[in-house]
Amino acid sequence: MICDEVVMSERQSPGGQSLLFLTDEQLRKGIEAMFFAYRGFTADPDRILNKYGYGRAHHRALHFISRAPGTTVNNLLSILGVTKQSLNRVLRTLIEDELVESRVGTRDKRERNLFLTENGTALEQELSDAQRERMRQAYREAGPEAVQGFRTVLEAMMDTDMQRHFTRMKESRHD
Amino acid sequence: MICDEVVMSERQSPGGQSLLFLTDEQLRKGIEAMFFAYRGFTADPDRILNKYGYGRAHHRALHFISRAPGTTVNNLLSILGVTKQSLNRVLRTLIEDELVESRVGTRDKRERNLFLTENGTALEQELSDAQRERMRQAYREAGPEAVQGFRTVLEAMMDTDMQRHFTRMKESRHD
DNA sequence: AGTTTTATGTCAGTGTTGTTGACTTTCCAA
DNA sequence: TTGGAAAGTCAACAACACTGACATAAAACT
Repeated sequence: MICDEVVMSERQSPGGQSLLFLTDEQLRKGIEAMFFAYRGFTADPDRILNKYGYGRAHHRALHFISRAPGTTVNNLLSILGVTKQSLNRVLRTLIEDELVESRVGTRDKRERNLFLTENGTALEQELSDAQRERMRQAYREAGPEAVQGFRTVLEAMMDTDMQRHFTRMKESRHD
Repeated sequence: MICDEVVMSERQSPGGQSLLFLTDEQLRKGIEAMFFAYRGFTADPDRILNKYGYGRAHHRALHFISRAPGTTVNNLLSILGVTKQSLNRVLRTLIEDELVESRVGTRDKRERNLFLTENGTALEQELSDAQRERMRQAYREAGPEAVQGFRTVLEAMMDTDMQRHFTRMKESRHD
């Protein structure tokens, strides 16, 4: 067992609230784990993207358009948390390369609704397959209780406004 | 409870091995959680670094020098996984600004041993305090079992060679 | 002793991705 | 009809990664 030295004191307070006592060392290990894991997490997609001459920003755009087809530029901006100039550069190449289609909004003609084309869907799949495989492998090694805990801690680590985005997408899922 | 919809089927195989059945949707949620959480994870240090005119690369250097005082440039390179030119640019400014001290190696005079100065230690503390506080808060919200699972999944998500670095540091801790 | 390899540092150029600021077009809504 | 929102563009800039070439000192090898 790899993690067996992470021993945390837990104490039951009178109110029934569970308290955690964490050493600096334990927290620093968590920080490093996050750093190394995120690198592993992006390594496979990065290799694929490089093959096609794209970067991580393209991946993010493809991912969230795939997740919410017809989403607007503004919505994408608030999810990705970048400036419109930064997003636009990425979006423009994706549209030029016919991976993304931008349709003028029906209700509000100022808006653009973004969709993946057939090629876009294919690339998104290739990227997603690689990343999901890494995630699946990690989940398998760690076991179901670990996965539950993993997700719980990650959600608590997000900024509050990002939790909102995360929650909103959860509600609109169809599985 | 935020995570209660993450329902995973678990089945006990004849050999006693536990199997996980994960939908694409569940894996994609994990991917997004990772993306949003990493942003939260780096948000606080980024603000502090910006204040002093440094970037994330400086933070990483300070962190790992702090963790392994006297480490060599080569060792830092293999941990950070960047080119020497990239690291050198960062290291040079840190040395110029007297946050890091570079001493010629005693055993092997080709090597440089890196240490934090008083000022370097102070900045590293400030960054670390912010990041640990975020981590502590997330751990508190999630509870002890979740923390255990979090660390387990993260380790499984790392590349194998990075697990080696991670493990080596674990063995040398003193708590 | 002479050669090779290793560790480090540097210069120059390039690419991705982010930023700010200024400006335009379109179009919804009060 | 006027104000503001959504989208897009141009220009300049910065952080941080990359490649490739080259220099120096010291260790290691033959």
